[in-house]
Amino acid sequence: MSRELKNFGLTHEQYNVLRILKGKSPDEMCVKDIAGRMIEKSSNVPRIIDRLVLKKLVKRTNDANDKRHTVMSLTVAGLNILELSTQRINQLLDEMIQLTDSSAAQLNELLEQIRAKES
Amino acid sequence: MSRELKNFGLTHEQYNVLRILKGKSPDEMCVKDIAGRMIEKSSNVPRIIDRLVLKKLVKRTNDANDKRHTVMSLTVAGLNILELSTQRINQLLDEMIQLTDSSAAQLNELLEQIRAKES
DNA sequence: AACAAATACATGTACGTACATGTAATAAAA
DNA sequence: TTTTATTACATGTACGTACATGTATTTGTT
Repeated sequence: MSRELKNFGLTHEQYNVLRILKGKSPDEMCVKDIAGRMIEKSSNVPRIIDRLVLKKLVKRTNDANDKRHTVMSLTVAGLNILELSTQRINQLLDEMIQLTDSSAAQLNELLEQIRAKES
Repeated sequence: MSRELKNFGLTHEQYNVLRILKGKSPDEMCVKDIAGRMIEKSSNVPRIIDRLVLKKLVKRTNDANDKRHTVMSLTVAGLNILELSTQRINQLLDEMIQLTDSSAAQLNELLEQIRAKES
């Protein structure tokens, strides 16, 4: 996946943030909202956004209501690149993961057994 | 695991390198030997070793036979810290992963199905 | 209202991965 | 034997995680 995303100039986490933003669009999201929806919780969200803003895939403005907030939304360019890359990623996933439904369920369950032990 | 290793001043990868060195001790190993035995192949081995040498857990000398080589071995301090941390790690793993043998085999098989699809 | 606590970021460090490139030493080829 | 290729490593960049700390800006308390 990382290899494919690189063709779009994205990292895994940047892609993740774009997806999250699209999920809420056209609403704007603040850093905390985004962080809360990330798979791997990260303290790095502001810097990931920095990079997306630099690439003009995300727009960032100040929130008048709460000046601690900074609010983000996808640009048209961001939406476009997200759709192209998502298409490619889904295609890849289809090719790679060909488990039967019951195998997938079983895998999930076993991983869950381990995960449950995490402190 | 990372959390526990931190108590010993080690990262996951540093711990990994110490284990690899112990596996060959008292023989010395060059960077390539170590890299070849790492779980996650990494181009970063020289720098991981740098940090271990700084902490005096690993000794590094030049190889007279092949001057391109640099050869590493555990110091006594390195061996000590490795044994202490390994003891703790094994204890943790025992607590965390309590799958039956057949469940473990099944998990392995399912992950293998996915892994086999990687290009 | 004044002050303390919490919130939302921003930013810094240490260290890791992935990748590209540089360099000395050795091995292979002409 | 001289050139070329390969090897083994060192080093640089971009970016990620984990963690610690700083700083406005709220919010809650007295």
